Amino acid sequence: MTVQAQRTGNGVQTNAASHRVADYLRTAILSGEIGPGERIRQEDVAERLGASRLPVREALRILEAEGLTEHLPNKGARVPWLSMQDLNVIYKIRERLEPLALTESIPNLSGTELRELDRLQGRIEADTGISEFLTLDREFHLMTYTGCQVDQLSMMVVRLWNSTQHYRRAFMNVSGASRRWVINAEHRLLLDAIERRDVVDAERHLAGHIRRTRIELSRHPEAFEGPIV
Amino acid sequence: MTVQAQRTGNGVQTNAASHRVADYLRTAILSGEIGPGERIRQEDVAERLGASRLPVREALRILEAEGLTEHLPNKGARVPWLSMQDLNVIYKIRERLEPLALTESIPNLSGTELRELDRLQGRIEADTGISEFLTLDREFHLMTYTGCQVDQLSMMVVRLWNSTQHYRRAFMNVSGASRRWVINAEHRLLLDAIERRDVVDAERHLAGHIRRTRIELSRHPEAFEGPIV
DNA sequence: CGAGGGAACATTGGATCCAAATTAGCATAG
DNA sequence: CTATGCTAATTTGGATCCAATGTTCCCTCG
Repeated sequence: MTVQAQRTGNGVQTNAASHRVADYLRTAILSGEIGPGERIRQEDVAERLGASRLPVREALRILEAEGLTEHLPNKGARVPWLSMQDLNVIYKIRERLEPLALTESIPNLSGTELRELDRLQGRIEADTGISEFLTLDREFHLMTYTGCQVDQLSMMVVRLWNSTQHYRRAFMNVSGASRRWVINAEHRLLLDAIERRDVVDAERHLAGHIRRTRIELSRHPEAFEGPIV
Repeated sequence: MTVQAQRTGNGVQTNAASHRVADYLRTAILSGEIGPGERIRQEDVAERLGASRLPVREALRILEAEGLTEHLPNKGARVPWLSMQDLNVIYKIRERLEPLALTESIPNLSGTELRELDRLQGRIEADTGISEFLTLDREFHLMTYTGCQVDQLSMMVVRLWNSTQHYRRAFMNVSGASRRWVINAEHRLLLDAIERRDVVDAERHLAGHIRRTRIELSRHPEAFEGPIV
């Protein structure tokens, strides 16, 4: 979790108010509390966090640059709807970027971290609710990138995950629980390659994992119905 | 140039002051006017643009999220130094992302755009100064991605280019003019594949082009000496 | 002469205030 | 009864003001 906390935002530094607000909003969006299409009123946020509107405005600019919100002049910020095509391309990006992150990470993973990964996968296989499954799955994948030293790369990966979070949830709701069997099997293959420190094999498994998820997702257009355009 | 202007920042919308300021600062950084390590005083910028400090602060948050500046609490913003390792990984990212952008772009490139690309490459081959060469080279590559419909992807590509801009300049200064021959040859191969709409071949040429540039760049550590740490 | 401390200055962080733009509601005309 | 135009309220955009933090320069003491 610390990994996420560190990397979700902008990297290393600062506890300035803007970033605290940004973290708050990010969490709210990722948890689904604020869904696509929903508007974000500056004063609401300011009031809830006991701050003035200024840090909120800065935070919104940050989230906008991260792609988590969109900004309409004089109309305010809101969480954008992604089209199926958008989603598809985001997964294609992940398909190329995450294997790289993994390759950069694997050599630096400690034995402790490998055991932790194994333990996490064990928890994923336990019979939990959808919500927890998604959380753990996310945690698992991001943890495989823990060894990646370059902030810029980790940041991009996390942001890609962030922008798809809402649709993962929607997708899991319509797709059957059988998906989880497939995912678990693929995770085990991936984990095995990581533990052998076989970067080529790990990359291949990961790319396949993401690709198959993307294809599966594109079969459920009802999962991300946008607004009535 | 319109392509850049549209995509350099955050995508489509808005001419709000924050974004105008962000554009100004971005240009200043990319042109080398503000170099790595240099500090950015809010009031200086505000005064120069005839605005108040508030839009400047928002702009700095945007640039921070883009990775163009770093922010130290109570100390202000500055352009960060990149280590050779950072640069290296950024090029590795480009090596994976840009071929994807190209693949997404090629089917949508019009005949006019293809001719424009050819014309651009012609200008690159003309005997110009280093500065203009870098500008044209950038314009050439970004133009090959014009057909890519997904903002998120184009944005990532442009941001990667942005963060390396200063070091490309420094590198070209130390590397001989002979580099340009190699680059031109590679561009021609790439262009040929694009005109044949052969995405596989185009991807291969592009990935190789970037990879070779990265390796060449890593041979010149003196090109990006950071601050005395 | 050098090191440490303190005061004045400079710069960033945050809050409040005012202006501009959009939205919603209401009244009126067709 | 519906549609259109006007007015009022809400909300964002921008500027100024004040507080907190950091920095610099000078003075004093060892």
